[in-house]
Amino acid sequence: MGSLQDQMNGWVGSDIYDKLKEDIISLKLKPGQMISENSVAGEYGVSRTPIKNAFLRLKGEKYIEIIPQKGSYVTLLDMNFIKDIIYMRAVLEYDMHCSIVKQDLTESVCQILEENLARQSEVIHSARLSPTTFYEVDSLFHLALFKAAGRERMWDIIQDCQVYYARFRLLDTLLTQRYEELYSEHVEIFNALKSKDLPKIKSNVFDHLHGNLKALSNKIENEYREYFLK
Amino acid sequence: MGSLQDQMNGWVGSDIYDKLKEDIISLKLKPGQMISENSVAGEYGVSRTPIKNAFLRLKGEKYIEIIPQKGSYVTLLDMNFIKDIIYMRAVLEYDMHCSIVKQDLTESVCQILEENLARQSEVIHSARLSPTTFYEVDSLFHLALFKAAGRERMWDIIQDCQVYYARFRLLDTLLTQRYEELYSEHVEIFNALKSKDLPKIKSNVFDHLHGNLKALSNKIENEYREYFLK
DNA sequence: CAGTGGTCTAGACCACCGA
DNA sequence: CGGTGGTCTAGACCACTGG
Repeated sequence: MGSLQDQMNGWVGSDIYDKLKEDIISLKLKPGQMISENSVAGEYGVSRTPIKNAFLRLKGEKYIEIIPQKGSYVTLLDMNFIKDIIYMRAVLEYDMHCSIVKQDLTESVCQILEENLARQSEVIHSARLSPTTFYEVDSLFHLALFKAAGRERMWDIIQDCQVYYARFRLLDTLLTQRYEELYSEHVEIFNALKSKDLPKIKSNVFDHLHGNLKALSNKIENEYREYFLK
Repeated sequence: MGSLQDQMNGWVGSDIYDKLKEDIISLKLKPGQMISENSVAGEYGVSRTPIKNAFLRLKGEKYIEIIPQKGSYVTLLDMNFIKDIIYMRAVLEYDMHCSIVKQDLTESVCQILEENLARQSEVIHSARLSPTTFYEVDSLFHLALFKAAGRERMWDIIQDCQVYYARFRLLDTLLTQRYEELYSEHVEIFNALKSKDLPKIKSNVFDHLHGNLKALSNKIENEYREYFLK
């Protein structure tokens, strides 16, 4: 079962990036913990260049914070940012639904959403279920809504600001494993959209995006307090 | 008058980054034009490393596009992105106004906005009027609205997305100098907010943010067509 | 003071692209 | 095929941080 990397120690930069990211998401590297370029370079037996590369990517995605001449640290999650991003997404996503309702839900969009829901269900019940795999299908569902409103570029833009939130989402799915609930919330949103019930869509969208917050709040207040800022 | 760099050819990475960015903004490097790492490295007499660094920064700010194994190119302005960002801002800003109206416009917020409007008027009529100085006061006006709604972090997030929009804004301020119009639109928004007239706020906000688009559309259709995508 | 990241050199080999 | 960017090495010196 050993991969080429295991056998030959043939680490390349993107492997190291993947490994570090995985260790951060899975909390093997704890928020607040320091990681230095030199020590990681030593561990993997490579020069500083590929490590620097990996660190810059992780920094761009807010997984680590690099403080010049001091050190690099796994970032703490910032609840204030997370709340505002979630709210922002809810406002924009609700607006997309309004647009879709105004211009009628086309057959092709309906089909895309239905196929995506089927894939979500499939992923949930498959062996390769993981926070990452579900996250991908989940994202495609929301992207489809922006596309349906003719605003697919807005999704790209949101993705760029999502960096803090993406980390939160992965931690959330890892801890709460609310796949079934998320799936049924998606189904509810889709049904509300089909029936053009805007007030219901609004409450569904806001509940859906704020759901993770509620599901996590207990754990945050207790065992995961140390991973959050303030 | 020669700087140290001129005399000693002591270019460092950030100088090169600044120079390239300036050349792109001032259209010395034309949108669509190719620039290669090796040729730039040769021009400045440095190795590829600092050039690569500068290129990655420019890529992050959407000034250039790097196509692997092919080349790096000055980006064309993408009208679709610009429109979606403007729309996104309008949706979010209108939502902020709704929040403010719901929770009542406090005396302190009112005062901040009034003071800001006074400063806008002052800046417009002062000797130091420039796109940059007006942009700063303008930004503070919009930031104040987000703060009033308790969502100041959302403004930070939006600022992050503005990379797509920065090139457009620079071209815009260069070509249209609509300071007076912008100021009076701000006053109108403030008055509508005070009278809690949501429909009026909505139309004002959308008109205000789409104003630049209209003001520029003629020039885009004609002499600047070549700088835009599609 | 030792350790950190910031920066840079002067090479190297690779995969891919287009003429 | 030559040119491009992708990646990496094995050094180097710097400025800054904190004990």
